[in-house]
Amino acid sequence: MKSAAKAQQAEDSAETGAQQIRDAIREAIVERRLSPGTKLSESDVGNLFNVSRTLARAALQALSYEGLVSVEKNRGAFVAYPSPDEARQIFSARRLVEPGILREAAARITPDDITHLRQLLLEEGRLMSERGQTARRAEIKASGDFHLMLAAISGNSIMQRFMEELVARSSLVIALYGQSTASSCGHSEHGDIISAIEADELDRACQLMLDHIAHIEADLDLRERKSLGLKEAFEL
Amino acid sequence: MKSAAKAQQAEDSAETGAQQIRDAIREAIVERRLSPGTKLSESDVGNLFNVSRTLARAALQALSYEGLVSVEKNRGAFVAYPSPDEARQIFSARRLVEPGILREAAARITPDDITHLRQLLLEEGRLMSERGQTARRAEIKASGDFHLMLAAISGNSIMQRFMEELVARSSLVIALYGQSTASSCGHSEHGDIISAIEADELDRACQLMLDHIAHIEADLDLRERKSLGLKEAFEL
DNA sequence: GTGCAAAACATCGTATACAATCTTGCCACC
DNA sequence: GGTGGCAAGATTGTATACGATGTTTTGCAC
Repeated sequence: MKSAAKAQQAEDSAETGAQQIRDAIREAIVERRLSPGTKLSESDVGNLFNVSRTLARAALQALSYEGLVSVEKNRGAFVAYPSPDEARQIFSARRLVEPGILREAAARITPDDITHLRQLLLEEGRLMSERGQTARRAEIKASGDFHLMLAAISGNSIMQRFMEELVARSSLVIALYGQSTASSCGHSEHGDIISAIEADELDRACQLMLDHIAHIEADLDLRERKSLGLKEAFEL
Repeated sequence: MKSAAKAQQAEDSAETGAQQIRDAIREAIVERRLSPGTKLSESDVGNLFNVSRTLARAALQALSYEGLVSVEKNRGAFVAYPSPDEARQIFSARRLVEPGILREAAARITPDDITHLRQLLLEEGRLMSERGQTARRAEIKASGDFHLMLAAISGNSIMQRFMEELVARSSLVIALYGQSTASSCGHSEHGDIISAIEADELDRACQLMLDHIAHIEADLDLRERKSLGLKEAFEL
């Protein structure tokens, strides 16, 4: 991992407690160990990680800023439960930025990067064939990592962070509205995109990316769940 | 303000203290009352707003997440001092997303929205001709508001929030590296973009937007300031 | 006079404590 | 029996307190 990717991301290794908790919860959400709508009370989170409410609260507020949890005043924090409209906005945003990211990434990509991308795909394919919850979770993560790696290669850490947010929130949306069992994105499409980049067919790569995002979105059933009483589903 | 714009932004009016402080500081940064590098100690901020360090800290951490302040472990928070590289990334991100936002906005724009945009422009022009610090500050804000309003019209609250971040950070970059006295963006270019939208010449509008961003960037002198001793400039 | 070391200071990191607000369950009253 | 209100519990909002870490200053030795 010393290629054009990850040019940024220097920041001191010593994360300040709250950040560790934030990352842990985020990972749990992205890997769907935490379902949308589950309550994340400050005390519970604090007890779980053996820290005070202060840190738990800080972590939850950070996640709130990323759109992964929603904190309701005087009521508590919950794993975000994106509305169909929100879901559409998330994918609309991805359609908006990912082609651009792809173009920038293609301009700076190194053979090393391509190797790593293909490695990621291999891993992803391996996980897809495996059975079991843990493999499924790892697959979800790997599938998102493809998009994140492109963002990393683009060399723009701002867009990278934005993509991290979008991918994480996409995971929530798919957990909520996804229909097919093939939870994540179509694996082969990732490979096609890489090939198009390698072949320097940039326009085609962008189109493939748009199609790819459209395919993910097409698998969603974005009908409004009863807007009231949505959280009861978890408390029953 | 009841047009296609601001479809979102419902959230309870009762902001939770920390958010008020965050907004106040952000406004101060965007309007350049706070210079890059200025120290924002938790105690000082707390005293200033007559709240405890707890809230001050929360506000600073939120701003840190937006990239407007950088908190250094055990050292304190400072108004962000974007490096030339960061500055380039910010504008690169804007070139990446603003044409897309413009396209979406054009697709949903109402006559009402156009009226408001032109109103904004009028206000901006008026402020440009005025003298004085407060007018200058208002002008800076108005200039950014044009871009933000387009994002609002696009109806995508995620992109809107992202643009808010980018515009705010742009203000910091311009404060640091801007050369011409005409601090903000070229006023007339905003009008040209609106006209192009009205005329349904979408491609031209996008090109104008790209040119516009390029013009802002061209006014910057992105040479590395001595990385050490940057904060002394404010403490002397 | 210069350089290093140690202590004093300032600031952040985290925990705990109390107040405000919302929810829930119970009881009286209609 | 149902409904309204009131009180008890739970949870968040904010403040204060203490410990940890980094910075600066001071004092001593060379």
